[in-house]
Amino acid sequence: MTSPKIVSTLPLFKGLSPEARDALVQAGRIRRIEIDERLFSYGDPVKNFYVLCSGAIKLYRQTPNGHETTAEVLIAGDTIGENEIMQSLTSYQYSASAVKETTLLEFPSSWLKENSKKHQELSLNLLTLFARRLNMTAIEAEHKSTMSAAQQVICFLEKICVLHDFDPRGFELPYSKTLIASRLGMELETFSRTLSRIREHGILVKGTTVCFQDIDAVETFVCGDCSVSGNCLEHQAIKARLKNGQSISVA
Amino acid sequence: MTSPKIVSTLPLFKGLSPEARDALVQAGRIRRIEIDERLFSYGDPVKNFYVLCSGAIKLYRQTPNGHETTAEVLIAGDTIGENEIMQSLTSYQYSASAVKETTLLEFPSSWLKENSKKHQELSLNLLTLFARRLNMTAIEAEHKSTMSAAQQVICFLEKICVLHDFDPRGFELPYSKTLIASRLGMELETFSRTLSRIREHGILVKGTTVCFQDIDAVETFVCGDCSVSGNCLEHQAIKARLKNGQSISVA
DNA sequence: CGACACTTTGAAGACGATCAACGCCGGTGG
DNA sequence: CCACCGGCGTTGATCGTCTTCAAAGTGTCG
Repeated sequence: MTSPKIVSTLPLFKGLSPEARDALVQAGRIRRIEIDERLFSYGDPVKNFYVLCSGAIKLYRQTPNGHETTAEVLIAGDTIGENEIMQSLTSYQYSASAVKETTLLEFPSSWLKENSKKHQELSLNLLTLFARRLNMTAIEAEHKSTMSAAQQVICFLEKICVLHDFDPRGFELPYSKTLIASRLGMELETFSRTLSRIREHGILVKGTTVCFQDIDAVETFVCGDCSVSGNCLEHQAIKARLKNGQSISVA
Repeated sequence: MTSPKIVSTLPLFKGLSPEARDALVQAGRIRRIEIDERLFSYGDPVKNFYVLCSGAIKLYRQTPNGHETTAEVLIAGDTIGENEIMQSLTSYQYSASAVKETTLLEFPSSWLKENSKKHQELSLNLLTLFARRLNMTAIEAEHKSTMSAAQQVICFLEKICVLHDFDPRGFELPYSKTLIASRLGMELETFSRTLSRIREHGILVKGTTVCFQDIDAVETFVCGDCSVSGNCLEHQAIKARLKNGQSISVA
């Protein structure tokens, strides 16, 4: 079986020769998951490491009081389980379910541990990946304290747009509003109301269609309460795309 | 000059022979910082990697609107700059100031990058460290969405208590309330009011003295809204200490 | 003693959560 | 073909919590 084409573009394997990469990927098997199917549950023993090839997986947890919160929605190219494995944890820290029909590469967890010892490049790539993710998580946490719901929603829409390489002048939300609200840590009602109210700040949302109409209005509304102004990659990317009549993708 | 004793206990150097470790540490110089002195500012070029030997450093940022938020307060054993260096960022993502008189080891940033390539153990230790930190950050972010201010404050007090190895039956806050409030992403007034109100939930705070009086009351108040109940190490640790009449430290 | 930083307390206001009702749509079954 | 249902989203009203603004209290240090 030939490996999915996505592996050649994965940052995880950057710096490895195509041969070494293929040899590594050999150890994995392709797995397909239906929508709403669960990959594993919170507390399950950590058996595998996954690389997402297509579709989307949500990571979530629930509190004893019944509240469910979505930590992240992963898409093609993202990986699952590396965190637990690298910490030598024995159980998964989240539940994982498919949000769409999904294919992924499945490796035994020992595979990751051993090969990150064997291949210098792999462990350095992991390190970069963790560092970047840590940064993003920290920034989002900060936003939860310093930004209003509307500002957070806008940030998220920008992120979605860039991550999926959508056209900022009009695109469809890739997930249900319920899921997005949960991902943002707010109630569906709040999210819904917010979507209509950000029209005044340059973003038009109608149904599941989003359209960045006035990026300058967005900027004045959001950036005053964001401490990473110069570095908010997503926002800059969208601005650039709108200026250049679209479609310069971000590194 | 002999290396500070703390380096022998650093998780960062775990698995390295004492000789290799000492050789590595040779490249660093000891630096002392006065209270309120700034180590670097947001946006400064990333010149150094630091290991904290004593004291405390706060990492913070401010929004264009003037709001300042503290991302973390680092203490002995913590490290600074690894995140930027491992992402090959050229400027610091936070400002860093001393909260107490502080000593640290200063390395050129290239030192970390090169040695994490040279020493397998070092990069694996970094990987573990990042993974763990990512987890903690994610959990705190989740708490910001699912927990009330009171619950968050309690979690933080527990964390402080365990991290500094204080006696849960009575200890002094190691930082000013202003700093802690900022670290928790809430207003000083909210924090102050909250401290008096958590008395009803088993924690007595008077001035800067904190005392865990009824850990079961704390548990019923907090754990219903925490999704990591089984894994909330700090809480378990405090419970254990109170049960065993104090002083079993956590791994 | 007075200045200043830090903290507490009070009152008002804003914002998001919660509860409840309704609209919309696709699917199922009679 | 229509009736009914259930999932999803919207809208309205109310409530609690946190922020904000203001003022006063506490402590330390010259």
